[in-house]
Amino acid sequence: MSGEQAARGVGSPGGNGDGRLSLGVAARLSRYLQVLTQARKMGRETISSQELAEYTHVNPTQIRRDLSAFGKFGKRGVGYSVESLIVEIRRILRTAGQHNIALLGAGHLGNAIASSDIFADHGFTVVAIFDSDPAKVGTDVGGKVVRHIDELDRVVKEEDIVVGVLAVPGGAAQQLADELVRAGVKIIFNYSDALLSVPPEVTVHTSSPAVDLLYALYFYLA
Amino acid sequence: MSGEQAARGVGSPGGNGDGRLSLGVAARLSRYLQVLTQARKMGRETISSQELAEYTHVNPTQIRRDLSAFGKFGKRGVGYSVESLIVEIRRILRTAGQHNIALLGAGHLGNAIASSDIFADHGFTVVAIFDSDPAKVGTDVGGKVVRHIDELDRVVKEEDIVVGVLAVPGGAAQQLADELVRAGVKIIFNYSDALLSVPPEVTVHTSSPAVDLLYALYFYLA
DNA sequence: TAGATTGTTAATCGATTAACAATC
DNA sequence: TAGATTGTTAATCGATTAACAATC
Repeated sequence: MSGEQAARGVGSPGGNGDGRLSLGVAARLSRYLQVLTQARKMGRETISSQELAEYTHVNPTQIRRDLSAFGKFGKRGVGYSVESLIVEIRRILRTAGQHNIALLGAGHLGNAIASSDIFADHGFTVVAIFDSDPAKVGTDVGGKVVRHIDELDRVVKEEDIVVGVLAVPGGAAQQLADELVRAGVKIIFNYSDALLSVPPEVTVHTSSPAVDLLYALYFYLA
Repeated sequence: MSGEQAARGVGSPGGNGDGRLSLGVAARLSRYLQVLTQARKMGRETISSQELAEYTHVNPTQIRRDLSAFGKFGKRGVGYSVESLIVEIRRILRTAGQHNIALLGAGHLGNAIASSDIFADHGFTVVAIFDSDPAKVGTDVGGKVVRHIDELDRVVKEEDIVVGVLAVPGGAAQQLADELVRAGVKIIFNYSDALLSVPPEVTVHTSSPAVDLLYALYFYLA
């Protein structure tokens, strides 16, 4: 759970990829992809709908149903090939390519993001890191040199960046969001606690671990 | 979107709090709470279902519907009081109290989590930070002294910790998850890229910013 | 073969939405 | 009052699930 999308679409009954996926289907396919990517890292070659269900908390019948709408990817009695299912889902989500992202903020969170491969595993490359603190500009973070915010507009255009990640304090977030929008970024990932105002064509996704935790806690306490 | 829960429940038709909330309702209420908390930080006193809808991407009619199932919290022509709606939703979610969490990993991510108030804003207190690196044990992270992993079991019991946050590399995650389970933690927040195996009574929530990003990207590309 | 797991159907249930009267 | 926004209804649509034949 987290802040999501406004788009809409039913998709043809067979869901063969020429129509838009429904919000629910796209969300679930993304979840399957997450688990499959982890499973691949751990050397797994096949996985059953039952196992996928345990890790995603989605009903196994629904998983088979979701997948079979796009083709017969599984082997009866065996399960799904992890590797080929990753390829299929990426194709269905049309996110098989590489996408460039800009990271704003070179503090602890920025460092953590730049150093991990959570984004790289899914085809996202952090091509630039920005900070407004002169002491940080020029330093190395996760193998990249930190640039000054003033370069944002130029770099976004040069590197064809469509996603901006805000790993900054709440007070600086709106102004930086404005600059990302001006530079042409269409998706903003907000790790700050600010409520961001953006034009309708831009999507903001606000990360909210504490809210996810509240949600999990509800079911533990109830 | 992210890995979620397995619990189930319909709740009485009026949803008056004596039954369990459905998964969807609990997830949406948590989202409203996130935005309300941000709005309060920015000094907002009231908010309309229309505004809540813009920030949460949930239909405004559904928001009014969700809330009116529990009482008449709004003022026609005005909207909802931010402050009192926060109180009401916390009551409905039964998460009004304080909850103690243990943070495992004192690297960049651990530092970022310990230093931010994303958890504190929602009633979660990081009461202990652990690391296995002797060089980190004893240092100060976000105002807390880092302890050695060996103390985990004792501290979890002493401090009544129900949530463990794994901010460690994938290779160390499963072993630490096992130790959290042994110590009695019921909810594990996993920031690593490992697939964790836990007993059925324990809930694992795996954070997946890249997957959320794929999901947002789908609607941008489609 | 025997066991396991997919692909698919059919039935049910909850989510979603538009519309509008009530009322602040 | 006039404008705005809630609370609520009714209709539709998609999600969910159990069950099982097909088949690896």
